[in-house]
Amino acid sequence: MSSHDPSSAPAHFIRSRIRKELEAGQHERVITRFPPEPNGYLHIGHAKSIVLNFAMAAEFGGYTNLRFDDTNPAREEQRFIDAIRDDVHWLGYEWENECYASDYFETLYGYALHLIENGLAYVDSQDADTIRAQRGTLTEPGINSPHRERTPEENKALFEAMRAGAFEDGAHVVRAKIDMAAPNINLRDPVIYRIRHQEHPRTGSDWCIYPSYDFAHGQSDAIEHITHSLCTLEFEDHRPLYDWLIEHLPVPARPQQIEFARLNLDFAVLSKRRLTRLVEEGHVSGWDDPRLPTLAGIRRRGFTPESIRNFCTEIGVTKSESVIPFGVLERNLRDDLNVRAPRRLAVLDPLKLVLTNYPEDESEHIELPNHPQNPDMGTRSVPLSRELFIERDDFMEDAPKKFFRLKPGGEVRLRGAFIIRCDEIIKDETGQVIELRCSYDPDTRSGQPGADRKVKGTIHWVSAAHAVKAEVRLYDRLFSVPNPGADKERDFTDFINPESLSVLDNARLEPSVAEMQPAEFCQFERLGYFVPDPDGQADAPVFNRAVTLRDAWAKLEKSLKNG
RNA sequence: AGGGACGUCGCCAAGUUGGUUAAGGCACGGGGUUUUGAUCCCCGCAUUCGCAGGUUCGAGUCCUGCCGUCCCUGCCA
Repeated sequence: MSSHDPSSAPAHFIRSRIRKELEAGQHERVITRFPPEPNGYLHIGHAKSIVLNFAMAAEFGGYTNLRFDDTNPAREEQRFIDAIRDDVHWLGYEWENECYASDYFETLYGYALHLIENGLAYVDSQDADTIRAQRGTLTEPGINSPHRERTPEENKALFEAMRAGAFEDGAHVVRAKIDMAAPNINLRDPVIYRIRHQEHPRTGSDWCIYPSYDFAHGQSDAIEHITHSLCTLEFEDHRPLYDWLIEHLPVPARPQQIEFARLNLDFAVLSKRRLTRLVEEGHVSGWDDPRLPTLAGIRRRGFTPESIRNFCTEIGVTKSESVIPFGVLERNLRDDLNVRAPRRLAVLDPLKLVLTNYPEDESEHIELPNHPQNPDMGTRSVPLSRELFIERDDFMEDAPKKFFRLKPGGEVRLRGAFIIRCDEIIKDETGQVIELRCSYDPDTRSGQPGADRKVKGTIHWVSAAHAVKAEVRLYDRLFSVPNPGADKERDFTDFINPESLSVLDNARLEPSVAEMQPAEFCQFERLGYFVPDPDGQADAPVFNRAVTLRDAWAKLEKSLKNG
């Protein structure tokens, strides 16, 4: 596992840029921050940012702060703060300081006053529509506000009155005085303070004016002595403003903003707005629905933090926008779990199978390895008796040539046990196969001289009398199209995959699986990787399939069908 | 007067100041091992870097022009 070894970490432009700066003596160490707004849950796209920020700081001798960008109390909630803290911890990171933009409200207020006193900001008393109209368009310059030339004294008095609560929401704003004709619209006298009579999750009713993102973010970076403020591409246009403010304010440090491309995943939505809608409109069961790309969701689904960190490292960091196939995420989970997950036997869709030459009232215990390649993971004991369940899919009455599993008269190996032959098929009145009567070959038991006899297929099984009944939930992509947000005519919820969740309530597990605890994982052999779901009870376990195994047969079957 | 960015294999992505054979991963195809059609192991997979010109002994790397894609007109972040 070399992914955490910096020397083998993939080169990317931020890493090489920092390396150069360090060599040039511009910094001694790198201090970064992860700055979520607590208005929703973190998703896999945030993981990319978290991994980047923590990796750069750790690699270059510094640390990372967790900073909540809580400048808009209309949208932010304590429960989101709590969830975000849990998610970052779960991903495996410890932040140096837990900060809040709201910790700096007093300082930020002072900075705004500083601009006002120096004639670099003014109070505008026009309404939002008027300000918008005066901003101009993409191709035309804006025009100056009639209040642009208010004196510092006037502005100061007004700003103090704003803070004191003398005005209603929207009556005044503070604007930086930059350039209404700037080609970059962010420089056309951006709003830096607005009135919001709104309870704040942390500062309560201490304030009725709140700084805007642009005014709070860079200054918070400076206060925390952040060296590199890493953010996504859409903030590129804000950098001139970021720099302007740092330059004109008596801040204690000069952080630099560097932008990189956000993560896009196909067959998923990764915007907070859309995720919030899925949750609030009930398309999913909650923020931790296992079909969601939220950290809470994929955690419940069974993804490991290691697999997500590896994924984030593997996809790289660039400025070009890209879409990563969902399968890449899944493969990272497989790669992680293949090495670590103990193997178990479980049957999702049971078909009864009777071993006609096995004694009726007997049973035995077979010692099976927990991992085929790693003997250190030990063994466990699995009961075997005359009546078994096998996977319904593992039997086919009219099987194509390439079907290596059970068919009438055919032979197959029962995993870890012996070779059986299918002698008889029993059907119900509707023609549905309800039971297979087979005979086993005692010579082919593991350890016996005939054990190395080759048969094409090996299938999994479970002893009917000993198996534990369970519910198993299988997941598929939440959307049936690669880019659900791309259609301008149709809402993205129109593309929700109706088969994204399937519940199997009659699965049978080998007894040892019943003891699994939350956050444990295993492989159900030949089926995929599974974790217990918190919905399960001691007497009614529920399992989630995190990801299937690679399935060459499914691929073959598909190409057979398509000719 | 719009501004900012990005375009290297099906998907990601390296390509140090131009130096000669365009990393790597994934996907895909072929072969081997295998009591998971899993894993693992081999082998193959861009005469070409959005396009067109130019500079140069030499260009993915420099210059010019063009084309395509994304972002920006919240008192959101």
